[in-house]
Amino acid sequence: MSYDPSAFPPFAVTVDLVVLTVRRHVLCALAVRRGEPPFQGRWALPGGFVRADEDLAQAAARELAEETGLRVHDPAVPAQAGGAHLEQLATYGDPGRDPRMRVVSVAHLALAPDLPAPRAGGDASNARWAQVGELLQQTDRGRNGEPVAPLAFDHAQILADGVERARSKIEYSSLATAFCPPEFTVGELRRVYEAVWGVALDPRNFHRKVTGTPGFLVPTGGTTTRQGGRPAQLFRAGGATLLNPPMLRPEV
Amino acid sequence: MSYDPSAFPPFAVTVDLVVLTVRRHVLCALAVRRGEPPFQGRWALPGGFVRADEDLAQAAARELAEETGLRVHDPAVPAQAGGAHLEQLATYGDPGRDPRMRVVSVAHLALAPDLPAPRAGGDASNARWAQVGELLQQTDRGRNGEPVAPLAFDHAQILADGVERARSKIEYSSLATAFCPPEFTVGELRRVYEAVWGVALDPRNFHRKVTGTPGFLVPTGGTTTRQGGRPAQLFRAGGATLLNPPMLRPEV
DNA sequence: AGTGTTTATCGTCAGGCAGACGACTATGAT
DNA sequence: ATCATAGTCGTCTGCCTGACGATAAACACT
Repeated sequence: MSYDPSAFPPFAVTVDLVVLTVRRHVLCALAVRRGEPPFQGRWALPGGFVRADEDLAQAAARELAEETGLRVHDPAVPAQAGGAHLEQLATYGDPGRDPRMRVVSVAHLALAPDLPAPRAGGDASNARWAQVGELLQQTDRGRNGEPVAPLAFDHAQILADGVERARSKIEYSSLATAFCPPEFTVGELRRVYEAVWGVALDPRNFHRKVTGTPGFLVPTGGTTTRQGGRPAQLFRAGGATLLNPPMLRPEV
Repeated sequence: MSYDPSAFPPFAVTVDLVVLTVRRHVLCALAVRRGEPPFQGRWALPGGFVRADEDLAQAAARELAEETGLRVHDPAVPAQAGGAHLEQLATYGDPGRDPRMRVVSVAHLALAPDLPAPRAGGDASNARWAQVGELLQQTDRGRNGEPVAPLAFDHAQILADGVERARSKIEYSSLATAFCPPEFTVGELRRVYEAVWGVALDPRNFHRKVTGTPGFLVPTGGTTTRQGGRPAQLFRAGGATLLNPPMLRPEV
């Protein structure tokens, strides 16, 4: 209960980012290659120290901009063009999660449309969009023969938590539109759900659901044929943020 | 990106607890009186520093035991008698949220049955169960006349976030049973929902819903009449943790 | 003992929504 | 012209919810 400044152990506080996007119908996460030990040469989630005068959300937004050039979507401005969604995910503070010192990491979840090419401080070869399935597969083996995820530190756990958050949150919110460009078709939105959930959805029932939910989608009047086939209506994200009743995720 | 130990600003890391229970059909939270500045004499959420060798969840469980004597429910043991539910809520790290130094607080949410009497390190007069509605009412006035919640620091925000988490989570999980003693009736469980949501639920539809969801409730064979009226069956919490389809929270 | 009150539990019925799927439309490719 | 692709509109059936009637089993009175 005491705040005696001499009585608390000092911690380093970082923000780590789970940046998700959908590329070629597959859910992908931003990974950066570590340039120094520990885990040198291994892939990790982007992140960095929180500065002394900085809010946690500010630090996350700054790191996101540094790594991707993405601006964060202002929650007060719905359907803002090109912005990413950013929210706090969870905090990881195991002693020993970083072998050098006590680091508490406040993980954030960012959802972005496909547009941007990755850049890690100008060095693109050290950043990439990796398929989430690959990053979470436990293919490597540790020195004791135990399966080891290809991500450094506890970042596989953080990524898994972020993916699970995204999967559950698009059920009951309009968050899936954060994966889409400012204007998109119902089919494009459906393919976002299919990529994030890893299932196939019935196009007719999906269309009925999203167009029948007031405030979810706003037609822009335009059409596009960029997916081939019959031209589709273009929509913007509407003001509604909560989906009630929710979109049901199929079993298994 | 660098972890040079001389290059990061030191933070104090604390855990704060939103401990909720239902007393006399009202949602209550544990509050402790501050014994020192700042906010001396004001009510605050219980909490304390994370120790150097301690996990965040361990620190939260330790603080919970110190303040209430409650043991934490092991998630691997469903329907454990008398244990509290504990989960991480969110992390609050505004510079300036503590006027003396940079403190990052990892808030946790605990749900407990009514049984325990509060105790703050043995001094019961400095801890109490306060109605959530009172704690969140903005009754006081600051020196500029602006409304001020009766809780110190940003604890009103933390409490509001914790209550909202509890309200939404009992919709789609069996978490409401964490507010109940090991054996409880359908009516007692219904009064938990009514207290947390602040609404009245139809006893017949509620009964149909909870008894018709497989794995949610397990009859113990006993009955009780402690609520008056016709004797009610006693149940334990079943193994199911997810409620599908969810319990619907009435509008408004 | 009877009557009223309280709480628990079972049933019924109508409306809404989701899953399954048929049918039709509008484009580009061969 | 024909096919493949994708979008859009309808229909039907089954499940679940909300509203609410009815019955059951206790206690508190008189």
